Amino acid sequence: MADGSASVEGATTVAADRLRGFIERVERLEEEKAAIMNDIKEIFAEAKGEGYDVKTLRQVIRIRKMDRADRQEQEALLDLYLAALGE
Amino acid sequence: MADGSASVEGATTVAADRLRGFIERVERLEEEKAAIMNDIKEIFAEAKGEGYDVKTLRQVIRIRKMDRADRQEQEALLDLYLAALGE
Amino acid sequence: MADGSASVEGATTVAADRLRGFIERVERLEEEKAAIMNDIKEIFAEAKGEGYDVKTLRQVIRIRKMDRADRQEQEALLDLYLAALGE
Amino acid sequence: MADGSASVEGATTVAADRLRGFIERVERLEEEKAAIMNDIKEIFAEAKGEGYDVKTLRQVIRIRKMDRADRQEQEALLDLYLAALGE
DNA sequence: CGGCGCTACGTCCGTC
DNA sequence: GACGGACGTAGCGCCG
Repeated sequence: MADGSASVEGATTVAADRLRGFIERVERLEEEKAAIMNDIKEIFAEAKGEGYDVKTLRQVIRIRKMDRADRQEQEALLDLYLAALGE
Repeated sequence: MADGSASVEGATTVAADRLRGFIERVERLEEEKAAIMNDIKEIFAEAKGEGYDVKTLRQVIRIRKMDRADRQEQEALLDLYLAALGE
Repeated sequence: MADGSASVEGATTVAADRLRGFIERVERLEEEKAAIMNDIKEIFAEAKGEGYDVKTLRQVIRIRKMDRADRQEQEALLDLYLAALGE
Repeated sequence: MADGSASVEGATTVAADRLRGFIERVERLEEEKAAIMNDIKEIFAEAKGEGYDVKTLRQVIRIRKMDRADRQEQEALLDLYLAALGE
């Protein structure tokens, strides 16, 4: 390979390595994600141990999230209207 | 079959007919659903033809829907709290 | 306004009514759609209650749908060929 | 309150703070989770940009995960046997 | 084991 | 016309 050309096997190896790279990066991130999900579970368990109702906690969190989403939507809508008036 | 018993083939046929029934009922409903989705698309096209911005229309509808959902969630949460207090 | 022209406010009102009309028509259709989806759910629940596997039923329906789509493509292709042959 | 006892309001405040703590910890973790999910999306987008089929990549990852789970089960079983044999 | 909530997939729309 | 982004729907796993 002194001529700098890649053999077919070389190209295949490179592609395989590339593929492996993508997959392993994703798998690593999924591990992190799983760890975080586990942390969340533990917090709920802790709260439950202090007498809080987990279902209600989840609902509160969901509503706060929806409120944030609503607010963002409202702002996006406002932007749309403003843009429409500015034309 | 004067004794009223069903042959094995008969039972299989019945089951197959039942299966076919479920599937065709669902397929019929999915056709109706597709027709409705098409109607919706046409309304948006009509609105667009009159100069309305479809994206904004969709956003308005989504927000109204989220508001309704939020309200329902809020009520569900209230019920939870009331139930918690009633224990 | 004896000339029949609408005031600016009138025009705005008309536009708002028109807008409201579009939105409510869409919302009405989405309700119908939701009702149909609910009907479908109930059929699957009924089937499940008789021992059928819902996931498999869904697969069957999906496959039949794809077959139908394929068939339509075939027919479209046939039409194309026939048209190319001068009918 | 020189005696160190908490007033009813104090207790309520403490509980509210505790509640707020749980909720904010979860919300923080959910943000991290969302960030990681976004990273994963980006990797898939990158792979797609190089011609890989994302759906297939996901399948590969899922299969590897199942294999890992199987292997862990095997190891757990092995441990069980070894323990049964008195180490 | 049944329901519920979350994730992932397919589809549609706007963009370049 | 392909691309990416957003939405709605379907599948899956956890919790009760």
